[in-house]
Amino acid sequence: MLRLSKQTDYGIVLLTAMANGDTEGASHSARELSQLTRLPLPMVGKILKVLAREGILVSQRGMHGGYSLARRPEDLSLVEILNAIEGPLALTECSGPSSSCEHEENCPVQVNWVSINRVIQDALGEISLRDMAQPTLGLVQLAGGTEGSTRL
Amino acid sequence: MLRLSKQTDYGIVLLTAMANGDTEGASHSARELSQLTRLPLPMVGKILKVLAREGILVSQRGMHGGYSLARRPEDLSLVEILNAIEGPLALTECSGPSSSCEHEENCPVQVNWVSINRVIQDALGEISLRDMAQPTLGLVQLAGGTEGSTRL
DNA sequence: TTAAAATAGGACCTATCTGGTACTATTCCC
DNA sequence: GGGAATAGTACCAGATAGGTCCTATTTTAA
Repeated sequence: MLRLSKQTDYGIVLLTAMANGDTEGASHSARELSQLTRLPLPMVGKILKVLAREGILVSQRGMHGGYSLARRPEDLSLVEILNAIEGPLALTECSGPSSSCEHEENCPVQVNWVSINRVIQDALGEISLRDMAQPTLGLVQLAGGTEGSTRL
Repeated sequence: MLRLSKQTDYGIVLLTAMANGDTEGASHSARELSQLTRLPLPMVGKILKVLAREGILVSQRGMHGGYSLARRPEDLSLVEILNAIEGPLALTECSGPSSSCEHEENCPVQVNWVSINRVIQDALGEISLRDMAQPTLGLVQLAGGTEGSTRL
């Protein structure tokens, strides 16, 4: 149904929560974020681990440990989060980085899918975590600032 | 992985094949299209049935029957095909037409997802089957013709 | 009237993916 | 050393999707 995985969905909610009311790089434990977002703790832990492994978050173990954003929210785009959690965006098998479709040589639409894929990727690349953390505002700003990169 | 279903993928390939070298509304049997696209016949049949039920194709039973496009390729957009085969585009549970997420009231990102969803929908709405049938060319044309609708 | 060719509409199975949970090891601070 | 936190991995159950097949029904042609 062309839907993001719930992990990605949750991940963005979690990152948004971290970005909001955040004194630059503050540390948040999984437990704290679970309570804040009302998402189940085990899932929160699982997702944060992935984000840390992929370099979106920095983890600190031990007592008073937790996770903090590796970069500022305005420097982190949706497409990077998406890539981290569910891998590269590929609308069709042939439009991603490593394609392996047998029909590819004589497929008339493959070239177009690559283009469409890139457009969506660029669009999501223009949206920062900061934008997502500010309801509506961020996206309205973006409307004026985007020049061509989200167009075909 | 944010991927179209294979049925949608195949469906677009099939429709593209019908649009290509087509004398306005010619009829194509499932068998013929299967041979043309080298996609397995049972799948081709299944997909064509759906497209007919959804009004994308017109079906004609009996000997010399088959399927033909209900509209001209330039009047059929990717988003319509997508809607027909895999239902309404909804990146997250809360961004589609009927949302049912319990956290919705106090979710800061819901509003933004609706916007993002609409942008992608509009972008895919700008691409016609005719565009898809012409490798590269159609999309290049589109680049100049789109004014704002694919932007946030 | 009959046979062939085609769609209509299901049922069905299987494999894969996904959401979600649990357990153990490791690290760090007190 | 003990508590609190992450790291990593294994595991399970349910949902989804890909794919096949079978039985009507319709239409045309011999």
